[in-house]
Amino acid sequence: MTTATTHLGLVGPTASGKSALALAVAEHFDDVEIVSVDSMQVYRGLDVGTAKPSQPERAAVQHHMIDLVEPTEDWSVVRHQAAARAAVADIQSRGKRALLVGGTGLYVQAVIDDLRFPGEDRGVRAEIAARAAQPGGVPAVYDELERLDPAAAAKIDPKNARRIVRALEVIHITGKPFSSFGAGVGACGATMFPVRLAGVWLPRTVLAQRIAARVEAMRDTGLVEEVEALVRRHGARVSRTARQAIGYNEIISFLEGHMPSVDDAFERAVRRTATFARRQRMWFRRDPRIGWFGTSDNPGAILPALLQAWSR
RNA sequence: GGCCGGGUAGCUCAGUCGGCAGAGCACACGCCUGAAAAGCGUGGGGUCGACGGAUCGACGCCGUCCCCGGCCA
Repeated sequence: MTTATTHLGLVGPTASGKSALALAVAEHFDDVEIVSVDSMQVYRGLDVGTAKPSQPERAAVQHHMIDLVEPTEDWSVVRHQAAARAAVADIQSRGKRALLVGGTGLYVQAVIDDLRFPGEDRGVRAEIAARAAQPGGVPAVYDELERLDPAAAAKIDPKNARRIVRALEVIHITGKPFSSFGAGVGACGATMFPVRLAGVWLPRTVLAQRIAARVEAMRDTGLVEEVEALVRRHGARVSRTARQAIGYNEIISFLEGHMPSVDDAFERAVRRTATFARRQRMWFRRDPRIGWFGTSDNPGAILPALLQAWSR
């Protein structure tokens, strides 16, 4: 029996400098490989707007979970969970440590926590969603959920149609209450494997400036051209999940004539990034397992503390 | 100078017949098990351009003035 490897995790809001820090960490230690826990970097061709590590960076440090599928495919938390855990196992089998890096909170927890997703049936879901979409449909399906699974209903907002529909879908396909599939994502208990979690914390004003600067830099680096190429190649077949990507969504809207100008598209992308960062902050903040590393300046300033915390 | 339209939350704008000031976005706080860069909840915010008038009561009606836009001269 070999000693259990303690893996690493670096989380935080978008534009907080996670990727650069992770790269520096991996270059400093010779036993660390990076596992991206990002719902958008899995798509080939979504490079600039997802702030994907460059080819030289990926040559210098082994990266996993990047460029896995075409943008015409739907990705999901379940696919990410399976593939990322396999990557961690692979890294461990070679005697190395995985450094999980990402801002997709649900995905991070799906990888490290014992989250079990009870299956899906798109047909059943579509049928329930259609009922919910009718006038007065949302209260109706919520009533149904209250009857079938009061515990789940108590945790789901009566107006959140998507989560009500999903809970009913699970009940219908498994015959068991949705609430019977685990304590929920706020449990934050023992992880599936030993992992040390660190979070990058920046003052909001600093983060807001970094977000604005980064989106502007993406524009200069050719984000519009990348989206044009994406649309030229795949058009309407860009998947539901891929087309949600911030920046891509707005520029596609512009190219389709639903947005008056590129400036509007970028302005909206900055705003949406900021609200996304706020939700990320909320998500990670509740997790007591994360040790926070803060600075009011360049995130690179926390590198020494990280290296010290993660040396072995 | 004349005519017309407008001035209401940080922004864009609703506001019916005169009866406690509204929405979306933004902001703040928060939720989260197969779309999660998704979805959703709560909250703080107002000299309704200014002054005067009629009215029990005005964002609304009347008068004067200021500002913005358009057309005419």
